[in-house]
Amino acid sequence: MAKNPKTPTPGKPVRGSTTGKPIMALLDLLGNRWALRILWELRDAPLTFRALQEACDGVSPSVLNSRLKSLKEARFVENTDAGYALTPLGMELQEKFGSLYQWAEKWAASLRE
Amino acid sequence: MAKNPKTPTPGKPVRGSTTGKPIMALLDLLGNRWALRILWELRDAPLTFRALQEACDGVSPSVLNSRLKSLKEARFVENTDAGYALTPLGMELQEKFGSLYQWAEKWAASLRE
DNA sequence: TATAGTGCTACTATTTTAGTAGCGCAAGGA
DNA sequence: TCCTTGCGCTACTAAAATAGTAGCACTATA
Repeated sequence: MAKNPKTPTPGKPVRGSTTGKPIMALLDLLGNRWALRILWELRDAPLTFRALQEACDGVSPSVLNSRLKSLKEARFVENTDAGYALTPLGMELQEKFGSLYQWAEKWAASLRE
Repeated sequence: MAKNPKTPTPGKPVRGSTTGKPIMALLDLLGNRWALRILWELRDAPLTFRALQEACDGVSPSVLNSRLKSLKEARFVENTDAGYALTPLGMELQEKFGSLYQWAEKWAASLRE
């Protein structure tokens, strides 16, 4: 796989942290726009590049491709026959956010109070 | 509080989604650089603006302030006498990521395989 | 041979973030 | 009273990320 020098990687300094601590690499990676959303959209089933682009409301292909590169290098996503899919590792991460949907509804409700 | 028109808010269209679904607003909000990191750095104790800036490895004050505005509007963060602190809502969200530190270590280990 | 769908790359325009300087305020000494 | 210190921030320019659009190369199917 072509290496993307911008992919936050544990063990290497990332934007905003020279320690190389995995958590910093992870937060940096997930803090890129669309990264969380992509994991979210892949939660149920694999999607092709274009289907994923559509699911992400027309995100530009250059950004999508760049993000997918990073997520692939991080081993959260892989390209299968059925399209882009979460790896077991990616599923674990996604599960950390699994209850987020319902929680977001609760959050929205509490903002309306 | 001064309204920041850019703060992703449930019920309103956000970047990349016109549905107003809370999960989309949440992902949009957390997808801004430093948002996740700020919640992370506040996990244990309140921090002053400058302490928080330092904890985030010198993030520029304009960005920090902008992000804090959004997090305050989202009611994840509030400004107390002791400095910026997570609200109960913010703590709940932070807890969703609570096991992330250890998980990130595991992730890093699996990348080294 | 055309048609449609795929995964992208290339390019410019716009927005976001980084980086630095410094203001106005409050508290605490000398 | 006049310094100094630390606070929350604003203002500004430079750099980087993202948006938006066009279209290429490839494959499969008709």
